Amino acid sequence: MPYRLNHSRQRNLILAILAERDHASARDLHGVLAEQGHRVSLGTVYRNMRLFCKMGLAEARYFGDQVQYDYTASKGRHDHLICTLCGQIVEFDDPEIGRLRRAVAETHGFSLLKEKLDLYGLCAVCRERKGPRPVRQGVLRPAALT
Amino acid sequence: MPYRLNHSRQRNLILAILAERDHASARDLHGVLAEQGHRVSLGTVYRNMRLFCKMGLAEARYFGDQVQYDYTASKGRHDHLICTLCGQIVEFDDPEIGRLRRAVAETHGFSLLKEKLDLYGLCAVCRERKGPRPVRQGVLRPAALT
DNA sequence: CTACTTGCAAAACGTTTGCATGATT
DNA sequence: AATCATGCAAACGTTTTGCAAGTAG
Repeated sequence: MPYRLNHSRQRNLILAILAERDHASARDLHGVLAEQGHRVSLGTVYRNMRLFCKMGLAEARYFGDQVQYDYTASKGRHDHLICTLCGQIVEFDDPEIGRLRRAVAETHGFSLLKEKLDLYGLCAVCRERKGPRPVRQGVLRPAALT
Repeated sequence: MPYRLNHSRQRNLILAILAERDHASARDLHGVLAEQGHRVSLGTVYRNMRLFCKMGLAEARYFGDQVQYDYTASKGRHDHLICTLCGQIVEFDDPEIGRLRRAVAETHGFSLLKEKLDLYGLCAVCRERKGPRPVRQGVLRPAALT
């Protein structure tokens, strides 16, 4: 069942925003589109993101309790450092950690398919202020970290 | 606001199962309770799990796309190796990985609050069989890994 | 007696889906 | 013309919540 992926106004818009923002939930995308005056239904956002993931353009990840799509088209594998206050996400890749992970998997007889390392904490800015300076809220439900 | 945590039939039952099973979703817990002939409402399970998490007895984690509670009362911090076919979960702790993680966080000016490393793959048994031998299904939605 | 718990059913939330319509090739 | 994409609203599964009744301390 060969599948032909067409172009479409909404599809291009979504990709453009994704490329800029790097990480975004379906709601985020839908919101940005709305702000820009583009009407794209939420369902379409979800459908397209699922397609993009299937094609390797993006990856779905659970940050806290909501799915965020990570635009991977131009990036290699990497992990995340997430500020629990402002929601900032920093990507990093430590080859040494990667090696150790593979070793652990092997030790336990697993063949690795996917790895996910998320570090949660306070970024320098938020810690400095000692108070919340939420840039983007709702990243984590209370239950997720408490 | 000091909070007094009481004993209750349902609360003890949930804890007992959790201690045995180590990892379980709210639904799992509710199901096991039902099998044992104990009527505990799903809402109560959720409410209690939230409390347990808040008290450090358990931890909520997203395995694939569903929340599983990890009973941590008697365990130190650890990571997970998850078989995407049978759902088996192996816990491990590699101090070296832990050290490197802390180093990465520091490099980026983050103060670490919580770390989460999940490795997904095929366990030895499932790989051997080269076919699914699902012990517990529905662990991952197609979208989660594809 | 007061504070904490429960069951129940309703509501909220994020995500998926069916279907008729519209766009792309 | 055939296939693919969209909007909309309904459907779904999971988690939360309001409330009245019950239980522990």
